[in-house]
Formats: sequence, C-alpha cells, structure tokens
Amino acid sequence: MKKNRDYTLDSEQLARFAKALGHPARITIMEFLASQDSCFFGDIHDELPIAKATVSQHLKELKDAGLIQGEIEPPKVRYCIHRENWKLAQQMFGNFFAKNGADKKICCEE
Amino acid sequence: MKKNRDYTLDSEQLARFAKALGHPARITIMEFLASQDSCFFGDIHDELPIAKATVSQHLKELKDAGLIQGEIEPPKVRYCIHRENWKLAQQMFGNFFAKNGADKKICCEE
DNA sequence: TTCTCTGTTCGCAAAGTTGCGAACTATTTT
DNA sequence: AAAATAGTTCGCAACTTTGCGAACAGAGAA
Repeated sequence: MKKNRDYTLDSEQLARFAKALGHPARITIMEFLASQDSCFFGDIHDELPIAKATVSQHLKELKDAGLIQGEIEPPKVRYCIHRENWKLAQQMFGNFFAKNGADKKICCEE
Repeated sequence: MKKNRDYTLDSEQLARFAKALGHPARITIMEFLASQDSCFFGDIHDELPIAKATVSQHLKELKDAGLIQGEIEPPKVRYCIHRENWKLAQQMFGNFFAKNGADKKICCEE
C-alpha cells in the first residue's frame, strides 16, 4: 500500500461530481433542469416518483457538489444548473475519458 | 410526486456508471489501468493508500458496474478496462453533458 | 507435503445514503 | 389574525459503503 499519500485533488473532485450523479433521481433532475425554463421545486418534484422530502435531499446533494444552485422566489424556490461548475464537470469527465480513448492500447489485449 | 413511474433505463445505467466512479480510489484505479500495460492487483494496490482488502472491494465494484474485467494469471490477477462498456460510458456521459451544452439557454439566467 | 506468494472473503465497526411522514418556516392570501 | 402555499428540516428505519485485520483459498516452489 502506498503510504503517506492521498489521492490527487483532481481525482477527488471528479469523484465528487460522479458521486453526485450516482443516483437516477439526480440524473433525472439534471436532465430536467437542462430541458426546462421553469425549474421550481414543485416542477422537479412532479417529475420524480419520490416524496418531496426526498427530492429536497437530492437537490441538497447536487447543490453541495456545486452542480446546481437555488434561489428563493417567494413563495417558490427556483433551481438551476450552476453553469461554471457544470462546464468544469463536463471538461473533467471529457478529459478523464479521453485519456483512455477507444484507440488507445490497453493491457490484457493482443 | 409522479406515481407509478420509474426512472428511465438510461438514467439508471448512467447513474450506475457514475456511482461506480464516485470514489477517488476508483477514479485512480481507472486512470492507472489506462496508463499501464501491467495491471496486476499488486500494482494497483501499490498505487493506493488503502489495504488490499479494500482495494479488492473497489475492484469488485468496478467489475460489477462493468467498467473493468479481471482474469486470473496464476499466481496473479490481471485487471483491465472493459473496453466495450467503457466506450458506452464515455458515450453516455458525453451525450448527457452535450444535452446541456455551454451554449444552451438555461433557466434562471438572463 | 509444506511453505510462500497473491488475492479474495469474512466479520466487524463506523459512517453515510435513501426514503418517508410529520413538524416546522416563511410568505401570501383571505 | 388565520389559513393556504411552497419547501426545508427533523427523526426515524433500513440499508449500503468504506475500511481494516484475520482467516482463507489456490497455485507454484522448496
């Protein structure tokens, strides 16, 4: 085991993004936010087969990961994609997959 | 709440991939596998700051998600990227991010 | 056979996740 | 002020994840 050595910051950031996307409800939320102009909590809730308390929790996780942001617009709350971090995630995933392009030689193969 | 309705298969599959990548050790493993020709368990273990039992567990999760495969080569075990599923993941993530391109209009913004 | 090398599995502990209904907060309407 | 609307937070239950050391399993070497 490699001692006295942590993961790289990039690995940790990418893992954080991936973890946040690691639930079908959160994937669905991100897709919904991208397809809509109206993105109030209620609209999101209507799209998901789970209770509002649970939706709120998933939104909190996406927010903690930096992928979305919410602003209060009484009496509603409007959620939307955090564009800057979204671009960062897109770029990091892209780079991650690019490093093992389909054309790259991979071990275990002849 | 949307009743009697599950998530789409695509959302579930993408979430499964994302979840598998949602830990820095597993990100590191995938990057390592992509950068090496030798990818025995021991080599992977040497790169990570965790016990071999834990490494074995992370490898199992990546295997369960279909992202890698392992073959016994006595007395060692050789791991490698599962190219077909890796391509699928790459494609699905690409498509997921593409649907919210940086140029797309997003709610909450003027 | 016995010993060594390489990984996996077991059993455990601590912590995190997912989900719900009920209770709460804040604003707006009546 | 009281009631309605829109979400969040609380408290709970069930389950999963992460991590470790110890015990185990399988193949090759002594």
